[in-house]
Amino acid sequence: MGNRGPTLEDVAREAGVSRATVSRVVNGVRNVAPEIQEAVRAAVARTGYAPNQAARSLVTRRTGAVALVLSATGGSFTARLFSDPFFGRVVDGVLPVLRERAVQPVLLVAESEPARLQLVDYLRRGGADGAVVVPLDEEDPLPGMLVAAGLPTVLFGRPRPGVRCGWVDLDNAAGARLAAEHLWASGRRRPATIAAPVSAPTARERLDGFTAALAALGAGPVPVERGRFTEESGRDAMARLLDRHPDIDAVFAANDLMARGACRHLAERGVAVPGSVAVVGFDDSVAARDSAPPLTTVRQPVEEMAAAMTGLLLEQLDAGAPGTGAKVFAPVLVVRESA
Amino acid sequence: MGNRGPTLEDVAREAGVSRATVSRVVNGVRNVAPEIQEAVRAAVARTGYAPNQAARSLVTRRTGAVALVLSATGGSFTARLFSDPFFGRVVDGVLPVLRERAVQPVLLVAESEPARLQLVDYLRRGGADGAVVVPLDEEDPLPGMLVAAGLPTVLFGRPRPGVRCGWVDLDNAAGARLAAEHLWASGRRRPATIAAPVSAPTARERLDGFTAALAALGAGPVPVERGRFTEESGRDAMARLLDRHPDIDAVFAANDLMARGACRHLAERGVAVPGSVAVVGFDDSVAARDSAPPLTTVRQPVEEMAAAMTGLLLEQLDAGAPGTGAKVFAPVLVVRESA
DNA sequence: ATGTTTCGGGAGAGCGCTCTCCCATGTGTC
DNA sequence: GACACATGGGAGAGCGCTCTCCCGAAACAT
Repeated sequence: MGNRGPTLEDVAREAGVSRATVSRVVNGVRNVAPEIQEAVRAAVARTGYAPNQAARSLVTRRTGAVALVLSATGGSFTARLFSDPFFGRVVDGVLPVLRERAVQPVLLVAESEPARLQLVDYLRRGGADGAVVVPLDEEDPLPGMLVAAGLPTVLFGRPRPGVRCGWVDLDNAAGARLAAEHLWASGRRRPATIAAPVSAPTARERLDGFTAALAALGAGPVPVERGRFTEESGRDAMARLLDRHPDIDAVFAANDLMARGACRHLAERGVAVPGSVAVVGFDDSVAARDSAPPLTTVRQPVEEMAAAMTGLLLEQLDAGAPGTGAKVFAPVLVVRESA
Repeated sequence: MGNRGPTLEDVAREAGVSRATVSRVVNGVRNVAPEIQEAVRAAVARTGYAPNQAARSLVTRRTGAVALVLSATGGSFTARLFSDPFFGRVVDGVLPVLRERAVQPVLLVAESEPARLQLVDYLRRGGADGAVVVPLDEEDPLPGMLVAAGLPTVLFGRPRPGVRCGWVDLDNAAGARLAAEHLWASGRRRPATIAAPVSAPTARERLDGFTAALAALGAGPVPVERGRFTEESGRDAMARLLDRHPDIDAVFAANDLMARGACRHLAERGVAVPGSVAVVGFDDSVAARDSAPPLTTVRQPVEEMAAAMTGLLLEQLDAGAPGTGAKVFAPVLVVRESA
């Protein structure tokens, strides 16, 4: 706006000192006599001075803001964004870390391709010093775009191959092991699994982790069917599983939605859950709690991961260059009624 | 970051023209020969130039960004923020308007008092050109702070007295009238209402609108009990209502939560809804759809209001000064099962 | 052929700030 | 008393951009 407020010059005149001195007082004070500091502070208050961030950024090359980017390639994004508590948990993890460092958190949503371009442009121009990115789809091009633009970036989840940036992720294999051990401990000896497309690294880890853990426990070969992370595909996979292996007594699905689909199919077939077949999901999404029965599932420590992600970004900013630091987190088993 | 990319100067050298010409091409082109434009564009592409927003803002006094501020004074804010679809609807209304004008939307959350101060500071320094604010509490001090800082501001909901800024709001009286007429039309002749604290202007409008509409229809005096917008208080108010006026056949609550509380109490007392007593809520929040039975309620055209709010802000920005334009919207009755 | 307008493009002055010099004082040492 | 040496604070050079001038050349009118 044209609201040209008072400038350093004005405050300096008011306080009877030089511009440089006011600047020293306003920022980290270095070698300024206490009485002068007082005079300057008084002048600042009197004039209602607020530093011009543009001018400051021009010389410091810093904005003092960090972007929290929520990106998705699918449609009706905001509806999902503001109904899945997952994002709230991310925000809850990110905010305190930023606040503590007096860095302004700025939420950016990229709900479409044009939005994504505009967003990258904004950040390239210097809209924020770095970005903490939560991509909702594995194929989201945004992380790659940001990294290519030279922006310090940290992802929630592993980056696609070729994209060099920081990230945090869940130890998916460990999560699958938790599920396997829980099922085994509760006496299930013929478990199967509903995996997801091989293209998703996350899904492969969960599958491999599950079979490896069961092998270690002494189980035989584990029947596997693939879904596409949707409830419908989980339902279909369950049907195939049951047709081919009528004796299975447990199912581990690579996400909650598919687990829910599996439950639905089991209910349709009149198979008791967890009586005859136990079901374990993954993610602890809303779907898990709302299912019938409520799903036993593997939960990510989202707040912790988000906080760590933010920490990694701040490290990059302190270092003055994009980095590739990463952290892997341990999952937690949430036992509800389905297993 | 220290990523000092190419500057106008570099591009100018590359293209064999002056800084000014490159600037002309990069921004709205004015009087530049087509072949030179082409040369400049090629140079931009070759160098990977991105304008430095700080430098640009320093002279234009514009950032090209608008803040969408979500503010609340209560605790556990983000949990609420990311589970109530209301905010998703606001965002859905705001984004398209901003995108169309190539203005970068920036979401800011103010979940605590320190956060609020930091946010105002950020905006005063020139973090964005203006703010579209969604205060969740009537007593939220943030709008006042922003207006006092001279920032172009538009509120969702009427500002508190003394705060001069733009706003959009729902015609609450009209909404209450919709409820009254619906109840009357369905044969209810002894309606009561659960109002909210007199301090909330919104609530007063709903109460007055309801009683006025009923008076116009020829109804007798309307029993009134007050709640505090919570489910529990709605339940208690319903209990008092029923104790004092056992013959009532309809209840209009000033929000969905209280309506739900009322339903719960009616169920506890074994009173059929809507059989014996019809219940109408207000807001069409999640609570309305999830209630048993699903609530008939008065809905705000949130997306439309958010879009209008954004339009008002852009008008202020075009005018170059904060303004006080406002718009009032007509509510919509959503008939479900409770009335 | 000269004067007048139009149009394209360059020069250069800032925007408000930070930060590196550098100078003017004090303070300590022999 | 002469020297070194902290220490506080001012001067001024940019940071990268926009935008107002201004000038040269081409197009038109006289």
